[in-house]
Amino acid sequence: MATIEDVAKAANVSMSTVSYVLSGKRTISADTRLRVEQAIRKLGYRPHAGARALAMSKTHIIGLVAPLRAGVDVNVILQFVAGIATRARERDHDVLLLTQDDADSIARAAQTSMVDALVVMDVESDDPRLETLESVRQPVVLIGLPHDPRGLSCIDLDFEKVGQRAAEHLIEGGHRRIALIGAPEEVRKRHTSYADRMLHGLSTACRAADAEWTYQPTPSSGSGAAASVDAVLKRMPEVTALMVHNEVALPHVISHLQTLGLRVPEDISLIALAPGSVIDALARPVTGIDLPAERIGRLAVDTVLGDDDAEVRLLQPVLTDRGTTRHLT
Amino acid sequence: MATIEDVAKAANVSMSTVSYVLSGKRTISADTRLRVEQAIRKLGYRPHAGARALAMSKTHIIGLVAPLRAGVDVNVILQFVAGIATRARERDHDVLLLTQDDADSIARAAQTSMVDALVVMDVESDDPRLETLESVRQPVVLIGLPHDPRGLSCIDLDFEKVGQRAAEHLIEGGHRRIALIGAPEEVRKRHTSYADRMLHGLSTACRAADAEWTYQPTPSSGSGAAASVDAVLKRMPEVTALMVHNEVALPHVISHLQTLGLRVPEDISLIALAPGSVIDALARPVTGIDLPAERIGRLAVDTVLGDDDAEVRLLQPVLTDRGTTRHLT
DNA sequence: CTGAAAGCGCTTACAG
DNA sequence: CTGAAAGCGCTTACAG
Repeated sequence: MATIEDVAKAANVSMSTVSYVLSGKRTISADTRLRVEQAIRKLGYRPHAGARALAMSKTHIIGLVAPLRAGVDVNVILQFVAGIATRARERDHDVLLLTQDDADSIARAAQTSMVDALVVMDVESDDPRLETLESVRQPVVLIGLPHDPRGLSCIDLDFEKVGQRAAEHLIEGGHRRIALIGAPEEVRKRHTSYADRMLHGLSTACRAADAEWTYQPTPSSGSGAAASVDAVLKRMPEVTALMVHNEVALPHVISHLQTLGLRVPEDISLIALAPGSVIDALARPVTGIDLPAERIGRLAVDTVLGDDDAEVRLLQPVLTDRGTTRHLT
Repeated sequence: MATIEDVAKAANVSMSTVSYVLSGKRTISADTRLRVEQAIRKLGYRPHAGARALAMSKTHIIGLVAPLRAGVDVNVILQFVAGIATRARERDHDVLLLTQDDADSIARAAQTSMVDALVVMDVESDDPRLETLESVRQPVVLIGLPHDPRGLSCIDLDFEKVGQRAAEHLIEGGHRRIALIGAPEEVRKRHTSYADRMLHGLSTACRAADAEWTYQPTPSSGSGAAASVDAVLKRMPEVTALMVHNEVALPHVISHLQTLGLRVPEDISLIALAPGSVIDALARPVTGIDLPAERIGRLAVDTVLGDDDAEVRLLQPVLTDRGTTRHLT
């Protein structure tokens, strides 16, 4: 590999001049610039990332903490990742993937100065990684909202409002018995922040309107989805509306309702929370709230790279009516 | 951040001694070692990754080239990634995620010495990235098998044998009309290597036995899966066996067959290629060939980090009979 | 407009 | 068993 010294020699200038041609941090005569640029091209020179990081104390690498846990929705995860990776490159950064589920691996990446910033996914209400994250020199952004963010930046969909908005929409339509078909049980068990918040929003709105609600964790499989629907119907026979917050289960819920002879929305209303792409891919789109995962990923990068110093930023849910909720007379 | 110099001062030794205590590359008196270790702990010292990379010409980072393309199976992708990331950490390496779909971004990561090695996913039969990969100083392993690997290491399931094995299993059972429910159309269109190879194996085996076969690309959605089954039944009404190579479509294919009143295996035989976890999650497991994505990911890391210098390594398919293929009398 | 040199934080031959 | 110093490949004050 050619070094900056090789280029300097080939162009008959000093190393500093080559460096400044590259960085544009001082004015260079047209003639010199040309010679340097030619030498760079001829030698196929690229600055050594490690050397540059050492000299500048900047790695141009963002650490992405993405534990691959049971029950997570891979589709949604990958949308977050896509948003983060794309935006990072647009801003001349790379992404270091940290999949280990412990605070130590975060500490390691941060303390060895491998990364300039950290984006953390799959945040729990009382996340054990927070202490480490707080102690780290680099800026951090959480995708999610713990009970106590401890001054860390957070960005997420406002899941509390999602639950609330969905419930209100149904309640306004006269519904009094609502079931939430949620994420797989593991997700709730570890108090993944969005599951907690969503349920809280929904239950609060229901209580305020004196409506009944029930919560049904649901495995991400066809049979699990069907079983969940059955369980709900058994527990709450008079249920008139289903809110589905489980992207994988969603199509299976729909087909199982069909199998049971329950028409949507005549017999039962349906409202979903899922990425727009998932809703669009359904044979028949459903009324729902978009989960803008890719956009959140992009915003996370912007936040952590500093031009957004928003402490806690919660995107407001937008409900799109596609006719799968019925107005009960 | 404390530096090695800080540690040296605190322990009253030279920098080199600290370095050697850390690396274990020379013998240190028990006394000295103790003082150094205490100083390290007290200062919370961690060697600066960039400085180390510069001095050793080793970053301990593996570049993972994983373009997030349309039609890819996110579940399978994430299993590869999990295998790669886990194995990398076991071997004291980190993973840099390169999602951009062009040769330039590979060249950049390699030429700036950001990575020690490259693992490349989603390889096409005639992959345009091969030229760049060939020119790179770092070792490379492809997950997939292009027509001409140009001396690069390759590791993958032997998809040709998968197609062949599945076809033979069915042909031995007396089947003469076989349909392959494949990946989404985009995957085949860009000649993703596994799709090409699978189809080739299947068609060759069918031709050899004078059996009919048809290929049906299939979108990864419920309605797409159903439409594909319908299309196959229309084109080949006498079809007696379906081979499904589309993890997302698989459950929908099964439920659509049920809707159509076709019993498995009495009316139609079913064989799948999917990760074991996906097959296990089905309400009723199907006869199939396991796609050991996580294992391949791990092997890719071992290969590229050097103890496996296997040029081309194709894992042999194992067919597990779970009773969803019928022996036609 | 350009160059010589210090410094970023490590590792590792070279000496003793 | 240990230390002083060169070197890895950059950037950026300092000088001119």
